[in-house]
Amino acid sequence: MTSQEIRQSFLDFFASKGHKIVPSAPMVIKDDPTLMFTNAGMNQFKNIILGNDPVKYSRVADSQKCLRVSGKHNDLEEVGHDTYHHTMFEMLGNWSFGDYFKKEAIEWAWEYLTEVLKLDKDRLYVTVFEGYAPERLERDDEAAAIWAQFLPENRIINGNKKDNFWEMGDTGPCGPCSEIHIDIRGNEERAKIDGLTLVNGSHPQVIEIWNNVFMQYNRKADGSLEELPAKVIDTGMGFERLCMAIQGVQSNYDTDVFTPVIAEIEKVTGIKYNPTPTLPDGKGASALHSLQEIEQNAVSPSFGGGQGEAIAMRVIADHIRTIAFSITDGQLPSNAKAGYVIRRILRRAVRYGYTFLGQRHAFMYKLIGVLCEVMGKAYPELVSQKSLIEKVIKEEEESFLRTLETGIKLLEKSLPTSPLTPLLEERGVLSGKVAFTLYDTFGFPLDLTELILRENNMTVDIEEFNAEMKIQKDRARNAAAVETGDWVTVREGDSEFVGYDFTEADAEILRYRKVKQKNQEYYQIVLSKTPFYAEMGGQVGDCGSLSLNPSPTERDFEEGRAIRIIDTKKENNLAVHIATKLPEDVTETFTATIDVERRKATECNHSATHLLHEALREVLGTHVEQKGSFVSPEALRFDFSHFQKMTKEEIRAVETIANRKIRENYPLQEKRDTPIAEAQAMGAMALFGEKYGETVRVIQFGNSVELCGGTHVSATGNIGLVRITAESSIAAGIRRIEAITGKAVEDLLDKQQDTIGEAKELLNNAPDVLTAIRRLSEESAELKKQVEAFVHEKVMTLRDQLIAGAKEQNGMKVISYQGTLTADQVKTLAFQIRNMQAEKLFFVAGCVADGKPSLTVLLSDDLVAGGLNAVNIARDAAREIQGGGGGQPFFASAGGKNPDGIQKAIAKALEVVK
RNA sequence: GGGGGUUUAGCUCAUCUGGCUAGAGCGCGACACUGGCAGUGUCGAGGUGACCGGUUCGAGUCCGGUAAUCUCCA
Repeated sequence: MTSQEIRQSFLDFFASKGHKIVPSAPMVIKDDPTLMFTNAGMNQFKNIILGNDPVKYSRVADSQKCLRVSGKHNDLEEVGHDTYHHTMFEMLGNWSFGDYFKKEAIEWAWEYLTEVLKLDKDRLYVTVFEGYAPERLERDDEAAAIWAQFLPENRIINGNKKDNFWEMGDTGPCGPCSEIHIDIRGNEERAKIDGLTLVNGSHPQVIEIWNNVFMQYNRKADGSLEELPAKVIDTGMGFERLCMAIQGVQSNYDTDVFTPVIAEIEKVTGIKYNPTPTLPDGKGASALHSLQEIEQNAVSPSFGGGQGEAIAMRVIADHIRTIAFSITDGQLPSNAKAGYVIRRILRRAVRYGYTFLGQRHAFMYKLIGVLCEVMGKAYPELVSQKSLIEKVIKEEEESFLRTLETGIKLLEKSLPTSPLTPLLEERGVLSGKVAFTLYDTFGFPLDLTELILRENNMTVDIEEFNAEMKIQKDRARNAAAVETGDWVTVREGDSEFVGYDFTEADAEILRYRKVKQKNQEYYQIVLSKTPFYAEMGGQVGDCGSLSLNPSPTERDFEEGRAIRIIDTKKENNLAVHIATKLPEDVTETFTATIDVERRKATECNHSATHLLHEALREVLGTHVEQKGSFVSPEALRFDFSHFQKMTKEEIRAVETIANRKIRENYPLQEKRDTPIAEAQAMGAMALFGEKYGETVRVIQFGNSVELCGGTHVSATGNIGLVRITAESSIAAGIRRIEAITGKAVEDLLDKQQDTIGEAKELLNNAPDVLTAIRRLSEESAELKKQVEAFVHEKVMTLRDQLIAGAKEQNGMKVISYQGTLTADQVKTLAFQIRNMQAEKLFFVAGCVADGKPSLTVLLSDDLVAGGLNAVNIARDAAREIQGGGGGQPFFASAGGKNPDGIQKAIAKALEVVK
């Protein structure tokens, strides 16, 4: 069976058991603070499991794209070193929400594996939860009994809490689980070692393929468990591993999911993929873990057939999928959060290519073509965004290669190979602090530092490095610590959003909880009915108040009859109102009112975003697709795919079109609960990387049709005017425009008008302001030059006069000057004199500029050699002007507060030569 | 969200603890040598030292703030 057929057979099987087949959710998660990426098939059903969303279908199955690269599930460092871990993988899963439970789940799993896929029953093992005494949890005998119908007792293995008790997080639904493992070793090896002893033993050919989770408890913040009212079945089967088992190969990378990609890597690098090289000491490749071990064991240092190459190729084949799919899901590599995780994955791949495949130039982008051939059919978005993906990856690769280059330079500078270092052992060890700085500040990976050091017969102080890393981690952890209390339920019920139609509503508090973050403390409140729009789709959340009176006074706020809502956020699809305190009596009925001005300004910006989007496509072409947006009351930001800087003319054209549409005053046509197919037939632009329900909300202004959950003006005329204020690049192939609307444009125009008006006035109402300014600026430059020349000439004349008038005293040429030159001019004068008179020169000058006295002393080098010191002379003399100073032995200056003492000061300085 | 770094000529970067009016290489311009190109030499132009404020006799250098950007941690 091909991988394509296997995927389909799973979906067909569960469809035949009454399951609704749903599409994969995007990998990048946007409204859950606890999770950046989809890391399990259940993520998209989290809200149903938590009870925030109603159950639409009680039986569901799908194939879900998942990413495991951060947080609790982090397989990143394993990927490539073995044959079965991945950063991105597909998870086949079936669910029951309060419908069937353990019996059907287990029976169907067995039926699918043994009857549909016809896997060898003798090769299957299952695990069940053994119980956990401290929490008084008993062994899952129920599951074991059902399994016993199919397998002999000795192949039903007890598993501990770590392996067989599944929890979503510190709190929330959880329960025992039961895993199915398969032994795909050859018969000969199976005869030698019983597969039973290898289960859960990290053997590459005795692996878990399917986990069945039986969610039956809810864990509360105090750690206690309570029984869930509606029990849930949540299963996940690793698609790539399943393909390996069925296609009879020994590695995920030998399945048709990966072979074409690996073949392309061979072509690009000119190196053959050899998954099982023979090591000099006969050790298996899988025994090696760190880059260091691999490097040391490399069969040939010149890329001749070491297992490092095979690992590198697997790393690259795996990571390229992750990066490409993240980009189609709208997550570009960046320097923070989810984008940073993607960047790190890309860099890991580049690093392996650099070290083991000798790739010194960008090469990964060349693999996108073949990836499109392999997966483009199941995921068409990959093909439609091909050139963007390539461009982004190439740019990232090149930027990282530059980082590596500077890192290598820096490292070479800090090598303690200097013969001056007294101890030999100190010369051989690079301080962990230096290695950490390279890593932390310049992004230079530790293993590359080690590699380069090894070439110089040196090592790194790893303990010191780790200590520095720990400090860094602790700091971040403390800063990010959030304490979340349990929800306090005031009354049962569902929350209803009425903000599309109303700006205020009568509301009761359903539940609330306290959240502590650093020194801040605030409350999250869920209301029965709310006009507050919760931050989503780039539109900021509403502010407002919750009050007993419809129009609360300041006293109401002070005395707890009203509270301010400072923000509204969406958490797990639930609108959460944020307030710094709770109302006095939480059981009352309140009037929930939003800040209408703020909302209206936001709506102008949001609707304008749609008009700009349409105008951009008209002006630049239909390759323009939304890549992100941010809408606040003050301004809007819109990111879109486009490959070059927009010209002034293009920006103006976009504004012109958008403003025309504003004047044409298209009314808002809003269609809620439109089936997605119908919306697409209307020409609505759906975005990849967005999760849409089966019915969507369509927002239409004239020809602009978008799927959108945000709030909008009732007709485009309300926007008033839109003006683009900035255009910039945010990543390869992605540009950003920023714009303002309505009153903000008016304010801007007023300001500009005033500025021009004032400028005109200053120019005596010159008819052509620009010409006047240009001429003025030219004149000013010319005058500046002239003044400089003039001053210079004056200084020269002064120089000549002073030299001519120099007095011979004690064998020195003594020159003194008193005047009104500025500090800079005196300095020039002094150095000019020195240029003419380099010997036996004693120069002292006292000036008063801007009412401040200053003193300058300059001595020729021979006098300095003879024991005179300008600093001392200047300091002594400066007492007369109540000041102090300093400089160097041959040139010193001083300043003070008493201009009247300047003459005395000069005299004082001259005493030295007497 | 929290740390660290960077920002100096068109580009890449120097300028040790504040002090001889900011330098180099590449690039650019002119001229010279050469039959042409390549090349070599000489001379030259080019800088609000990111921005704002402070300390100081004196700040690119020290302190505070802002911005952009890189990087690590979460």
